[in-house]
Amino acid sequence: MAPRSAGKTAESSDKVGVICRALRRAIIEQALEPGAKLPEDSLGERFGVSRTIARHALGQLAAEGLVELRRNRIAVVATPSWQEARDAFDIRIELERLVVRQLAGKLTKAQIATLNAHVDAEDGARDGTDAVSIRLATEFHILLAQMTNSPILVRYVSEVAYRCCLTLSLYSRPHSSECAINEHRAIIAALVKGDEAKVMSLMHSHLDSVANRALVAPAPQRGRDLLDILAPYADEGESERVVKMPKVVRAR
Amino acid sequence: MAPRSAGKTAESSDKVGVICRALRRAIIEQALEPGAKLPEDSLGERFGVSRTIARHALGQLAAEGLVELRRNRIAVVATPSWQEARDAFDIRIELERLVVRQLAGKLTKAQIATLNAHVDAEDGARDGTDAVSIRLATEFHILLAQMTNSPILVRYVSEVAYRCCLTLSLYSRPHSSECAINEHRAIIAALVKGDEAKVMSLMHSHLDSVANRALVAPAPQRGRDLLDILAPYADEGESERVVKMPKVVRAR
DNA sequence: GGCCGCCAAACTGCATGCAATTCAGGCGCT
DNA sequence: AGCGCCTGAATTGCATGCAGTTTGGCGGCC
Repeated sequence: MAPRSAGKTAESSDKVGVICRALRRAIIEQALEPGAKLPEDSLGERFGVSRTIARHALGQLAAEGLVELRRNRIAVVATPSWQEARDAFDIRIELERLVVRQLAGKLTKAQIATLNAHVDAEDGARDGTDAVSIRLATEFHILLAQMTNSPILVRYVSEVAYRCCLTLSLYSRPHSSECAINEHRAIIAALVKGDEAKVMSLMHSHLDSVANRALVAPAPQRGRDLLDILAPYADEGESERVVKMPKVVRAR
Repeated sequence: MAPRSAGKTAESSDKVGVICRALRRAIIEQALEPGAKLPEDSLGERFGVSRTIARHALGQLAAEGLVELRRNRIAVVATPSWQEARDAFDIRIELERLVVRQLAGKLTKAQIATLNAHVDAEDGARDGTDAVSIRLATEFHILLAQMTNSPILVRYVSEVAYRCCLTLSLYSRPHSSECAINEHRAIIAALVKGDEAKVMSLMHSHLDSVANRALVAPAPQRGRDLLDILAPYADEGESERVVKMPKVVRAR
């Protein structure tokens, strides 16, 4: 299903890759909510492999930030803080501006057709579940990244997009991303036209609006479990932190 | 040694983390050249652990792009193509612009002192080996990223910086990064002054010049092994590629 | 001499087993 | 009832073992 070409760097061993892809998809479709437990045995049993493999897959997912691994503890789906969500979107904006900058005016007819087809699919799934729309919207961005033919860019955009999906399950109201389809169409149009500045600003505002629509509440008590709430108080044990910024209010 | 605080997402299990850190360092100091073989047994024996752990560590490193894992084959240190190197630098520029944008005018005295101390260390190591200078220069950038207090940004900047180090061993002449120290000092000064635009442009030109100094030759035959050279010719078997851009000349 | 095929050694892919740690809930005490 | 301790079940951390694949080199054949 995933159009990744053969010969990837990691998770090539397949069994591991299968589990990773399945879990990634389950996570971004919110079948697995943040905080959901992922015991190695259960995963292994479910996918017909041993714990060793399940463990390896969890390691990969943890490296991508989708899963949290604590020593001797059951792995859980990551629960990014609100600030981390904001940071992820900031990074995503820069990366995707880079994508469209490289792509502006350089799309082939086939690529344009692929993109249009995908947006049509998004349109068609509009009355489906929210989860599917979110997945399709995300895949649109990954599709763009793939067209740059830069494996590194693909990897980073994918990762950060998945992360953003994850935060959507935490901090957004339902149906927050419904009207993004028109923005996707506009981006395609600008890409075809080749207006580099225009398409970069379009992408910027597109992602910015998604972020702002999603990350509305600074979540006063909405922090899922009280561990998060207590975190800023229990600042002991942070022994070797570099210095600790004093309540930095992030620019922009 | 590495001042990463406790409770990281991945590689927390320590034994794995130790191996990862050791290998990362060996790679960026060019003790391990691109293409060097990394058999699981040898690693396990060297670090006093079983193959299982060594394997897991290799998996993490592969996820970071420092190691290449091919099924049933010995893992090797990654050998990025020239284009990938260029892409990595492009991404790095955007990410680090983001770093300094967030940091401009917001550094504490302690942080400024830390940075100055680090640059002094770079200066002091000027007559040491090239490998050490490169490592210190890289660590300066990671230090900056850490001061944003954004774990995601730290992770991405670190990864991409390591990757760039890796390409330096492949495509650069010796002593290519020696005079970067002054640029580091200039960046600190601009950060302290709080001139956001200035520091972003400084960082941009700094990284751009490092990249240009490093990635001089489009490497006609310098591609290490002929697999790379032959890659563009043997375009069979690329069955399910998205579309294949026709010799795209990257913008900027 | 050069080339091909075969075989043993090396290595990876994966499952399983054992020790150590965490987790849950039940029991007793206040 | 509320609180804490204690114990068994659940779960992870890791090593080892076996099977399948690749590698490299040796001998035979042209």
